[in-house]
Amino acid sequence: MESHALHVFRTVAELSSITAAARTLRYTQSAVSRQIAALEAETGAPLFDRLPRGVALTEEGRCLLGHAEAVLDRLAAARRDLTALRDLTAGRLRVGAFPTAVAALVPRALSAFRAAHPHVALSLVEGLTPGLLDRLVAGDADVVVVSAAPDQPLDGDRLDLHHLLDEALLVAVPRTHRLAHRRTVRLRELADDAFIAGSAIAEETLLRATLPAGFRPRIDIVAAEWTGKLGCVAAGLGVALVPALAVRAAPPDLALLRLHPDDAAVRRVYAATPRNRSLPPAVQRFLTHLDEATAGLG
Amino acid sequence: MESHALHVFRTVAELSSITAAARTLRYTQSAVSRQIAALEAETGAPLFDRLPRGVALTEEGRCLLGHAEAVLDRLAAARRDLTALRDLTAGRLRVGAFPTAVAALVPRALSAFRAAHPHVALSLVEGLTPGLLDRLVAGDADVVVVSAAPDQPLDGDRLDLHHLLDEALLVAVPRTHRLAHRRTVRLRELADDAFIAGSAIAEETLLRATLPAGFRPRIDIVAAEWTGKLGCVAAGLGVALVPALAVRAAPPDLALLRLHPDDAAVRRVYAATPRNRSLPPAVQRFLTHLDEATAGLG
DNA sequence: TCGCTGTCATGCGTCTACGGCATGGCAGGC
DNA sequence: GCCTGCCATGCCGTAGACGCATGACAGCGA
Repeated sequence: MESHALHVFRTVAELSSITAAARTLRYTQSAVSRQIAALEAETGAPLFDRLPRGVALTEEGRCLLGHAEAVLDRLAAARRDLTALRDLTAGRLRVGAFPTAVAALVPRALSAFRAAHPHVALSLVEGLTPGLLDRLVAGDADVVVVSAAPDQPLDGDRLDLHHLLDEALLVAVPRTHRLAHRRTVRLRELADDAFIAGSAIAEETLLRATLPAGFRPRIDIVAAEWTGKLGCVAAGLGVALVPALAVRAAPPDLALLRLHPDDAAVRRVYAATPRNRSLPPAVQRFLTHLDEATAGLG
Repeated sequence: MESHALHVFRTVAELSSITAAARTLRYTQSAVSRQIAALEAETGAPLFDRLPRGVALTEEGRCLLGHAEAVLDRLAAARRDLTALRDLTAGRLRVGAFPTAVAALVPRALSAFRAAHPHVALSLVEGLTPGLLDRLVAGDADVVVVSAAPDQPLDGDRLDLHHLLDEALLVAVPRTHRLAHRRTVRLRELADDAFIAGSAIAEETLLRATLPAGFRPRIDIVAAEWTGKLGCVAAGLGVALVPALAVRAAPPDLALLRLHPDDAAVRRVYAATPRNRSLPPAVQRFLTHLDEATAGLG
């Protein structure tokens, strides 16, 4: 019961004629005649009565016709859905990203993606790199934007890493700070300063991942949000490490200092997809939007 | 998108392995591999990710799998329905019959048919021969039991006639009638008797169809039901023509007389089906039950 | 680190089977 | 009675599908 045979069968049934169906299908009459004969042999029942002018469905033929229509309709639906998936007029895209990336980079890419492909259902989950990677390999996300220190490479065995950018860490100090006029500073110059952390766990990750080993900052204050963190800095309560992605423009009452190249506090930012998996069209397209959003940040 | 390819695709998806699918499908690994490759070329999308151990569905593969399952299930349903139709475990049978046949012949056949094939939906319509034939050619009945006089053959161009029996007409007379002791009578001997008709239209048909031209019976009384008709005869109100099929046994207070062979009042009874149409299995089977019921009447 | 194993892909030969061409049979209509 | 239109079928060529064999690749264990 091949679908091709069912298509021929339906055409013959609609036109009540083997010859007419053959013309429509661009076949010869003999080919269609044999297709029908083969189908009748396969089903073991006569499907058409042969009339002097054309053919007419039998009881069994009517029975089969309903199923044939359903099958062919479903096949058409399958083709339609697959092309929709390829043309991004349907489907979904599940993105994961670490908090700093959600500040600007990922929303921009998502916005551009949605504008180009409004029918793709978008979802975004914010999380930390390890959890995001778990989601990815578990199949709960299609692509995740993660970060890692250069000397702590991500598990490349299970991932395909698409490098987006290297994110520098800045030091936020009050305008009144003794180093506020500097372009770059060394970490050791901040050894006596109090550090304001974001959240305990996130900052843990941030500090561990980016700062050279051996540097143990003094942490007095924990501020959950960037705004509060920068507010504390502006109030002169301490200094803070700020990922470059998190602050698009320096507030007027504090200064953002680069770290000296030797301290090289840098996070590498990647878009990660499952290793050796074919990328759905939505993911491929989103990666290009991520690249464009990255370029737009410079 | 042939259904065979979809079957292979589903098996591979279920087993997450081309090799395993090939084993279960009794193919070689290469054949299944190429089937999948051809399907991917046809859909224009990768359906599986090739893993070191087996394969895994892609986004597009999952999309197709749902449709493939639906298509294959529907094909199985089609096969099931067709075999049910052949095995008479489903379907319907629409019978038409003229009134006398509904008295005994057709109900017996229907009863036997239902006992043998309880899942076939039965319907029975009682009517006169012309109307029944209209139903048949219009496709509103599958088989009709009709009657005709020997010299008025039915329209054989549009019908296939399956001869069941020749039904003799009997003359019912009271026990006290002057001819009650006879085995056979001539019609002219009844020229002076009053005839009791069944219903005006049906009796018209009955008389016209069966009695020799030129014989014009005197009709005084019309009795709609056979019981009333025979009651009138028993009461001495007249005589009546009675189809042999209508009276299985003679009531004690009246006599049933055969007509002389020369008067040959006979109706030929047929099961009629559309000409040159293949008979659905239910109809074929019902014809044999009609034959058996006919034999059981003798 | 080096085979070993299990997986999928692919080149090659064969064979089936499907479609086209031609013809035949059959019924209806002028 | 011939002609026409329809479906069935024998014959034949070719394309496609299958099996066999081999290659490529990754993971695992000695």
